Amino acid sequence: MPELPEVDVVRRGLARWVSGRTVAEAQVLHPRAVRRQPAGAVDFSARLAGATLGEARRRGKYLWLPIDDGDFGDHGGALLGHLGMSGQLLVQDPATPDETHLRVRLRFTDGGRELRFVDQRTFGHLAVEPLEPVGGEELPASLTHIARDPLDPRFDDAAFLVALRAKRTTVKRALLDQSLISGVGNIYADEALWRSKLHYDRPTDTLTRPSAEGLLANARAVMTAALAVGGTSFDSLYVNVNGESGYFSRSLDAYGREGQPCYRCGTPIRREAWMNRSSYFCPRCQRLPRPRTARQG
DNA sequence: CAGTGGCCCTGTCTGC
DNA sequence: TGCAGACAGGGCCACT
Repeated sequence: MPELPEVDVVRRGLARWVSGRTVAEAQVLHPRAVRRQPAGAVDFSARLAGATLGEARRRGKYLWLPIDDGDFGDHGGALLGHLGMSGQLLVQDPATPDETHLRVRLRFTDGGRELRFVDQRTFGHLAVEPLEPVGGEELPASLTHIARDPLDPRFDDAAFLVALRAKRTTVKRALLDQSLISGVGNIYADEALWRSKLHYDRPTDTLTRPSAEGLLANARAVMTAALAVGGTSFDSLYVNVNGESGYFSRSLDAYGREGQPCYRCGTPIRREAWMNRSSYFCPRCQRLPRPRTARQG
């Protein structure tokens, strides 16, 4: 379940082990892994064969490597990936036996280590897409609606705060809205809300400016701390050490702590069903203001 | 147009 | 022991 910090660890791994190499062959072992490729798996493989992979980039939880594909015109193309819930990108010796859930294999012309996309639940995917100029940089075509993440130096705090408070939705939905802010998943949303003492169903238009500012600061702090931990655990050939990167050994304040005491007040953390998933929160620290008296926040 | 909710997947775990 | 159901959840997409 990689969240943004984990994805950035993967990006660094790709930059170290894969950027600059030329693809000899791209094997698709499961069609679902390339389901976003408009012209299908054969097209995916054809576009990668012979392509040299450029600098590893990331936006939110998406990763991409530019490629020198003349078919895509002036801006070129990119190999785009999303790990979903269970995706891993592994750099493996070609002699290593195939992983059970190996979906895509990239062999390189230098005969060195392969890049393998392994994904048990197949929520992740790879695709080759054209790059498009957006806001002074080039993004894969399907990412143009994805907002910057709060760790991006060019993330616009003021614009985010205005947009957040103008929305007619609830605060956790807004945190997970990738067109508003990217890279915040279910876990970090719950963590940021706990730090901010905000209930997940709090209407965004009842947030005071200070509470909205605090929420953004807390989301950024949670992710920065996680990135620091993930970054230090990465020093092997495993581009993604998903599931073994200290993800669950990391100290979480709310997520996954149902029934355990809140670190602030001791009240048992509660889990509630929310949008076909779960929300963890402290029922005492994170209360909903009474309807129609929301100004008192 | 903005907001809402269903759905895609499969391995693991729990309860009857 | 076996089976059914809950659960994990990011993002797409149909619908209101």
